Amino acid sequence: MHKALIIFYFCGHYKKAIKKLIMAEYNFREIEQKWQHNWKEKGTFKAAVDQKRPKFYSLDMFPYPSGAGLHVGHPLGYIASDIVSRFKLLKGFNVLHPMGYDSFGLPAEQYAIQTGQHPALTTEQNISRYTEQLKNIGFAFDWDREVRTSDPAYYKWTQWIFMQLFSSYYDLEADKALSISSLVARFEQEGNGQVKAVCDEHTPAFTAAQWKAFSTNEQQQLLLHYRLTFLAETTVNWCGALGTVLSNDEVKDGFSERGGHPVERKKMMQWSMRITAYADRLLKGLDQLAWSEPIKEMQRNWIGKSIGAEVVFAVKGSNQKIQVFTTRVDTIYGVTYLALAPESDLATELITDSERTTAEAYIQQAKNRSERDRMSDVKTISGAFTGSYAINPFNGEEIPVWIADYVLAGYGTGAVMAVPAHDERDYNFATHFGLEIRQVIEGSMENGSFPGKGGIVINSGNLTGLTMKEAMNTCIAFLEEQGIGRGKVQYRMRDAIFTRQRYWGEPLPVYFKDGLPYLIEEKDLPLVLPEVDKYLPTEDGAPPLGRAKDWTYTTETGTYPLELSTMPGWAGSSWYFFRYMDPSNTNSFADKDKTDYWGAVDLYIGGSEHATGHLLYSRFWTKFLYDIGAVSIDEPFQKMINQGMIQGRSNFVYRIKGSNTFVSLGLKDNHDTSAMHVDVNIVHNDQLNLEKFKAWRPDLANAEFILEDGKYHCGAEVEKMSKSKYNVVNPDDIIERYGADTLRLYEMFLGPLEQFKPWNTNGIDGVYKFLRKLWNLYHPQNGAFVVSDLPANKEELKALHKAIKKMEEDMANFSFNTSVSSFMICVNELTSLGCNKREVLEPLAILVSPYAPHIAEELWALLGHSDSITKASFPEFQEAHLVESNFEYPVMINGKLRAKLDLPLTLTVPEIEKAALADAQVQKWLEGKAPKKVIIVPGKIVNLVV
RNA sequence: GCCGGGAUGGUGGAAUAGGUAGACACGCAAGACUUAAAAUCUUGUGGCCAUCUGGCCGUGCGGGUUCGAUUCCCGCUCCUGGUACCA
Repeated sequence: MHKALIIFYFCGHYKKAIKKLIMAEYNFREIEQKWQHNWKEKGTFKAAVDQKRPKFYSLDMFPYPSGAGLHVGHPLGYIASDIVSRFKLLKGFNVLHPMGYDSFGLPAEQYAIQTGQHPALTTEQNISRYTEQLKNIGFAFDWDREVRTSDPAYYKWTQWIFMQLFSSYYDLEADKALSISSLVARFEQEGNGQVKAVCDEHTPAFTAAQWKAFSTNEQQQLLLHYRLTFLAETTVNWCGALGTVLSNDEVKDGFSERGGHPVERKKMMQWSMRITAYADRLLKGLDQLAWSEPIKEMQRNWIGKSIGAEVVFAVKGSNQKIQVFTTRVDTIYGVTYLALAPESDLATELITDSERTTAEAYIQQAKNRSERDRMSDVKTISGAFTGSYAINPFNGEEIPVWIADYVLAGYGTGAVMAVPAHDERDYNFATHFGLEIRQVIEGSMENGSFPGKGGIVINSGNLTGLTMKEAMNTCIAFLEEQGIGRGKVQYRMRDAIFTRQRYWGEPLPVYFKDGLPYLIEEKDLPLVLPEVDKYLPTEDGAPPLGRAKDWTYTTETGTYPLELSTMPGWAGSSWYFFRYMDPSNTNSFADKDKTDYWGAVDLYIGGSEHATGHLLYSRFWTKFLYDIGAVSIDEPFQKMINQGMIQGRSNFVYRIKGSNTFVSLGLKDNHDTSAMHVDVNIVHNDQLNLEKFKAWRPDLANAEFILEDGKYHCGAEVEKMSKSKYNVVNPDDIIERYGADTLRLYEMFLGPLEQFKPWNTNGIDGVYKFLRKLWNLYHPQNGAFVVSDLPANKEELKALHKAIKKMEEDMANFSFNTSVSSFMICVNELTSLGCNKREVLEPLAILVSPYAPHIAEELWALLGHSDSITKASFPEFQEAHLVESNFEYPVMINGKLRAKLDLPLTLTVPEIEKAALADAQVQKWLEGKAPKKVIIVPGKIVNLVV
């Protein structure tokens, strides 16, 4: 080509020559721009309700628009969902495939604190960058449906949902959320004695008369015990450096997930969401979801349901009672001590004078140890005796009460009945302090404690001889009869804290009157985030909204202060999938007709790191919206795929210490070198581009090299993608060099979607070559487009239909990488067959269009179609083209492949056997002996045993 | 500790209702074209042995079931994700 170019250049015809070359070659730049423009102009991916077609809702977890821009890992999931969406379009589905931004969040606010720039501004800039990057990849998104959680038109409805939660309580009889007004009506009728509702632990009982006699303030105070979102004093994770409260899943090992600042436990007045009311439904709902088992398991563990019993122990010589939760009430006769959490008030109260010095010192020591220390130091056993004794209600025995830091204040009742014989921790504790170990389940104690869940109860009064289940039922019946306990279900999951002391979030639609919270009126939504002079807490420690002027709300009775905290990051993302269905509605969060039509998300793709946060909160809000009749589904995401993270692959160069000379990887051990990260963008196939390296930094301009075979080989390591490791790869660079279609194909070709894998561009040339081969199939003669209308022959149709079959199977399994190979095989075969028949090339273009949409559209247009290829139908697979008449049987003798035999598939087993035994190779191996055993699987294998 | 997922050539990976291990691609090597390089094309490429026909070994390690095991079972090792004293 280049030679031709040079000749034309000298002839003065170079302009014409260049034009001809461009026409002839696969020019991805021109093609991709053309079609991206065309899709936008024609609104190709605009979705609308259409009752005549089946719907398919394909959703990606929307990104937080960070300042670093989109890196090569982001599009992985988007490409996969885009392929599925385009495939479903070809299959005749009405596809909803939207994209938007989770645009409230900490980084923009931290940046605002540092620079004084309004977070809205930086967020806007970041979104523009993301949008541009995404558009360059050619996704089939309906951009008209874009949502942004920080847009007042959007968060108006986040606030609205909050108001519905505030106005609801969870009724256990109806097993759903009901309105607070219906609860008030019941209180007026009969008090709360008969009301079975999810409420705070210490909710007092009252009669209808008492209720009516309460002041408004008292009534409001009581209702907070029932509301699904409520204000209460809670122990929270307080991060001083960030100046805010964090949820459990935002804290990692005692440090904030974002920023890595230390986090402490602190009691504060906070808004919470009563997600525990939905614990059981969240658990049960998992069964019907097509999610990966590990993710479901993570949610189950997070919810942490334990079925057991609550037992009340009296304290000897005192009115105090100790309440414990146990899952093994059947082992009650094996209890030899009780253990209390050091934080519990009861522990302090039960200390007797004789033990005061040691016990109080222990409590102090336990409190001083950070949560982190206590967690990491599992091996050390510590505790202190209170001096008090409790009475076992089953046998009246006196048992010592201890304080132990293995008991957590935050779970159950903060008190444990210890059964050393059948619980490992209790066993270790009892052994350490010389406490009694009493076996009550049949079995051997040789290896220490054992749970003995299948064994028979022994040494246990009237429980002796029963199974675990029988004993438990007997115990619970006794406890309930005596009024000293009951069967109880305990959850590990806590209510979710719903406030952050930050600026860049949704304001809560709440004002305070006499210190009690009230909702603002619906007509005043959205409550727009006010302007502030600084994004920092006020002088007296109030959240940034405390700086706003006139942050008040006026009603008929007066003007009141508004809530200063804002909602957490997960608020806006807990319902965005509904907003996409009707993004510009101003009368409701989404029209019911539309949410009914689009229903649940049919395919949700995103990272597994959201397993216990976003995915749980979204399910919770969806169930709530279902309860109040706002939507008709109670599970938002039917099918979910978790794509693996793309890790960075760093490259290294080796500098001889104290010099500016760099040694190639294979020779570095001959010198005293130190490794240095080098920008992966100036390395190709692990070979360093020396010129670019010299230009990379001023101090490297004079760098010298010791090469291997004239090349500099770099070292490599897999690490997280990060700026400081110079291993961040932007999709932009790849698109610039190879085009979006190559990027899309390559990200899929890299390996299974769900697998974690390092990014490398080592194989990218292969898929780029594939696209050029594909293009050349349609341009066989000197780059001119030529397609024949002659009928395709058998081989050509076989090559095509193999690919059709494979793609359909792969689509069902989300195995995108193997589809790319099957396209390669198909194109390779058609190339060697010299096929340019329309009958084959038309379906082929459709086949690859979900993966490489730009080139496919261009070929489709060249084939003479005026409509987008997305309006075409997926080619129908015909088995007939794959039917073979012969099969090459592998003949194995004693399990080893010894010969191959090409035989008609119509042969029967005896015929195959006859043919196999007649074969010269086979006879050589049989050495004249008759086989002992003959195994023949028609169409598969022949195996002879000698 | 507990609960998941995984380990296949120089590299990414393919093949599991048990049936020819290494598809497809990268890399590498040789050749063609070129003054040359790049690009392109052709051929070869798991390891060891052999002059060839070919043989032996081989899917993390050790056993087992089977005519036949990457696939199933038992026991380990290592990597990785989640979770963490949950009573």
